[in-house]
Amino acid sequence: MAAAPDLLFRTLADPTRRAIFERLCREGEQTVGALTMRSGVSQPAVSKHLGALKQAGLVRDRHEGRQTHYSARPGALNPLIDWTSQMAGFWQKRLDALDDLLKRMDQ
Amino acid sequence: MAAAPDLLFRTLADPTRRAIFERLCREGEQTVGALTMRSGVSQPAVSKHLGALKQAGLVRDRHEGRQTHYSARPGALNPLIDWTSQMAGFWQKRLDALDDLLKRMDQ
DNA sequence: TTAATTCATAACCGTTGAGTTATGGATGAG
DNA sequence: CTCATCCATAACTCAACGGTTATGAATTAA
Repeated sequence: MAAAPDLLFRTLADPTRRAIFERLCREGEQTVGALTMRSGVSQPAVSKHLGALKQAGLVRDRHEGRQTHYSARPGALNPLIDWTSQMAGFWQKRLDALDDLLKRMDQ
Repeated sequence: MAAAPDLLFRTLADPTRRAIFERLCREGEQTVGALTMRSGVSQPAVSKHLGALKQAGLVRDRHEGRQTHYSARPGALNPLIDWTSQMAGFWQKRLDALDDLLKRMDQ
């Protein structure tokens, strides 16, 4: 089994964490403090979520003085896109096979 | 926040469950017994996973005698595709805005 | 230097969830 | 009818995880 989709799915499964990632995608780079503001959870919780996102390769961090700026890395979503395409592909393949069979029976 | 991606991410986050879904995509309809065979877990565990997949709309079941056949419903992956596209879209949008800004500064 | 701010880590707690065994209902076989 | 098979549900256990408060390291301000 592919390891990349696994970590991505696990990381994005949590709503709070996914919301943080979404904000970074929508609005670009943010400090931990800014993210904590409207996250609904405490600052340590946000830091832990950011750590998880970073480990999954979904965000990068940039230190500037005593602030840490986080930004999304959308390229990290590629394994997810690949996985879904593959699943859809399998489906289509089997549909085509069925189509072939029906056509052959039709003759 | 959209509720559809949430359930999908949560449901697909578990490796065992995702493996079952993958098998159904690859090989088409399967009985619970057949799925249990190579799943590595007990039959009740498989039944629970199938229940979760069904509740997420990822599979459908068809009763035939004392067997239950499950099959994947790849259309259920659409919200996931939409979500990833949206995230990538936000990213692209901000890139474009930056591009515009640079072009205007260039004059 | 002292005080305040920003973030990360540690330690802990409660909940969630994936796994198990046990069991029962429904269907098919003999 | 009786027995075996297939699946789902119940009840339980245990680990993982998301949240909290407490604390400390690093940086900026006074």
